Amino acid sequence: MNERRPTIHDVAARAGVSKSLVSLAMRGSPKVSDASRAAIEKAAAELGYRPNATARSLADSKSRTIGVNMAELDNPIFPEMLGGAHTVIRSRNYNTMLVSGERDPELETMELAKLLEFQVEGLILISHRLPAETVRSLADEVPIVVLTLKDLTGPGIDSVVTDDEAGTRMAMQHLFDLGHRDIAHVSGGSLEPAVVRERLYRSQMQAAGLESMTRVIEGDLTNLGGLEAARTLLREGEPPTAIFASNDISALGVMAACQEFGLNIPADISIIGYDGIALGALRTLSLTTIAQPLGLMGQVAAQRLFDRMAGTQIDDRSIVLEPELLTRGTTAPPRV
Amino acid sequence: MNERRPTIHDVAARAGVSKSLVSLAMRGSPKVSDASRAAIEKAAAELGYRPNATARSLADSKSRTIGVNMAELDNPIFPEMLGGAHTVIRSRNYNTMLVSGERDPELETMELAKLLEFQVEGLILISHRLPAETVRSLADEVPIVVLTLKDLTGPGIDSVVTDDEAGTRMAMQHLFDLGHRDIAHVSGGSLEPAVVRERLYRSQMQAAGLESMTRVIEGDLTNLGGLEAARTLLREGEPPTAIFASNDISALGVMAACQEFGLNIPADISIIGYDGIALGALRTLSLTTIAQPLGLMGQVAAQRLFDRMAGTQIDDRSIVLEPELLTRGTTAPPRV
DNA sequence: CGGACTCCTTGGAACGCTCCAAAATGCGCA
DNA sequence: TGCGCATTTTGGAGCGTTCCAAGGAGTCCG
Repeated sequence: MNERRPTIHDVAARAGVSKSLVSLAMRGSPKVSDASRAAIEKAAAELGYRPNATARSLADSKSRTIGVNMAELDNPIFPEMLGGAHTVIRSRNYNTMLVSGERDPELETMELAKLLEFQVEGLILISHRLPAETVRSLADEVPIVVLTLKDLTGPGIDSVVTDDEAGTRMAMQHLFDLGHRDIAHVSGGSLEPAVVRERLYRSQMQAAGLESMTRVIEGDLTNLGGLEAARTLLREGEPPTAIFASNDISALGVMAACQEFGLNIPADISIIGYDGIALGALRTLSLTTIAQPLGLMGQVAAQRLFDRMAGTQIDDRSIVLEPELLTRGTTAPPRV
Repeated sequence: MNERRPTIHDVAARAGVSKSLVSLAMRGSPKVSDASRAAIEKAAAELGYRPNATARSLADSKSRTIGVNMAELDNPIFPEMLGGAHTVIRSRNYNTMLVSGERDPELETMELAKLLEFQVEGLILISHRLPAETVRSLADEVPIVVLTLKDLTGPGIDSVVTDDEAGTRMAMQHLFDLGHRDIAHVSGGSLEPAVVRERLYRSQMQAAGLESMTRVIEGDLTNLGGLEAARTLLREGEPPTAIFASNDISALGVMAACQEFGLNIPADISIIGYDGIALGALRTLSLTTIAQPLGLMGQVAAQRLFDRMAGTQIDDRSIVLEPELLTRGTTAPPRV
């Protein structure tokens, strides 16, 4: 459909100047005379000239591109973080190259390799399934910011997380304040944030003298996992008066299970999640939760990345943001 | 952190061959002798060589990159389509450059311009706010596939849509079959699919001799829009026995409004949405809907794009996929 | 009127790769 | 031994920019 695209040379010829001057003009250099600039702009417009970013990247060895890896699409927290990161990246006039390894570490490694071949100047790992070793070795080619995992550290690796300990305390405190004592936890497997949340659940129960009522059912941070876990729990016998789920998506599964068992939320049972997905705000769900500032986390991640790229010396490697309790419709005082 | 990256020359020097041979070897050409290949691979590994995709793009003028525009993040149908497209793009060994104009046509135009400067070989518009003129003019630089809008045509522009007429008929038929006659519609504004759905709602009502019961309340395809529309409707007086919402996200708002008014779903009122977002399958919601094959649409879009890029002659410009009724928990026969 | 500046402008050398025509090598066979 | 042919290998040109050192063109001033 299109012939050869016009290049800087074509513009130069048409404007009667040298290619170097066109190059300067295109980048808005102040040292181009008004007359030349006008001629060049006219010629460029007439030819429909578009600078070739590939050639530019090669010449000045800046790709103006950030690579973003997002392993999973089924938990909406990731797209929400992506949105935040994306905004910052665009505002810096950079581009976002998106990659996903479909849960397969090997594929993921290849995808990231492709990003590096494209000379991305930085990498944001929104979610990933990579062995720590792999990430560390990538990190000495390009700065990396990891979201939600702070255990993965090393030179060139930053992380952005929220304070899961504080968040879990807030969740438990909220339930305690409402008067709950019989509180169960649907856990989330072995990933760092889930582990922390489970640990804090246990210690908070203990601190409240409720060790004997501690009940943890294995979940896996998925909707179905939450559903199954809650079913198991409810089949066991006496339901708790409240359930703290390791994340929102699984909390929604827990809600479904409760409904199956004829329990009214929040009259018969309270449910609190963790994450603050936009979805939870839907009136139909109205899920009480500990909200992480998801979009902000993405933004902060991108900002930190740019700081690193600028070579700013930064000590603190892990940025910790504060979570917030969103009291909505799924929690209430227990039946008396 | 890193010194200059090794280039093809460094590898060549170390392996004792010419750069051209290294180039061939890196691309897996069969005309490289086993001995040379081994030496080159060894040298490359020792140096930690990574081909520079930017230089390659420039040299053979193929960027191996597809640009994807996704204007909105708050309706999950778009990420779902993105997932499908992304899979195909990756399987062809291409990369995805993601862009979003944040609902601002001007910004969006600039973002797309950047994509073209990066020499993307094709463009997928998952959702966009661009004037038709802009899209058409982009189309003569690069092939474009537009999702969900078939009114936007022109040389170089393909579209992937579902049969909204058939889908709406299925929705209405489902409600008729259950015995509903008093069916209201929460519409979705002036975008093509919403208009078609509203028109078919009207004609189906009329065909069923229910013209007098036709009620359309303005929505806008958002959750809040659905909520407000349904509130307006329910305040008016006698609620309908069923509501057909223009899309799932607004159907969820409609559900919330019904709950506010103390109506039981589906006992007191049936609700059917349109789109088939993954979310609707959550047990907590269990939304009956007309499902579009969202992931598949993304895949088909990408495939079509590659066909165009390959220069395959294709006549049919609009690919129409079939929607499907998913009967879940929000529809039931009306109270008698 | 010449020199020192300041402003603009320029051509050529990168950037790291692919492509291509041509050169080197190896091998079988007369 | 030499020739022809297939297989490998090679250097140079080119992709469209940017960068840089250096070259004009004015301008101001002594």
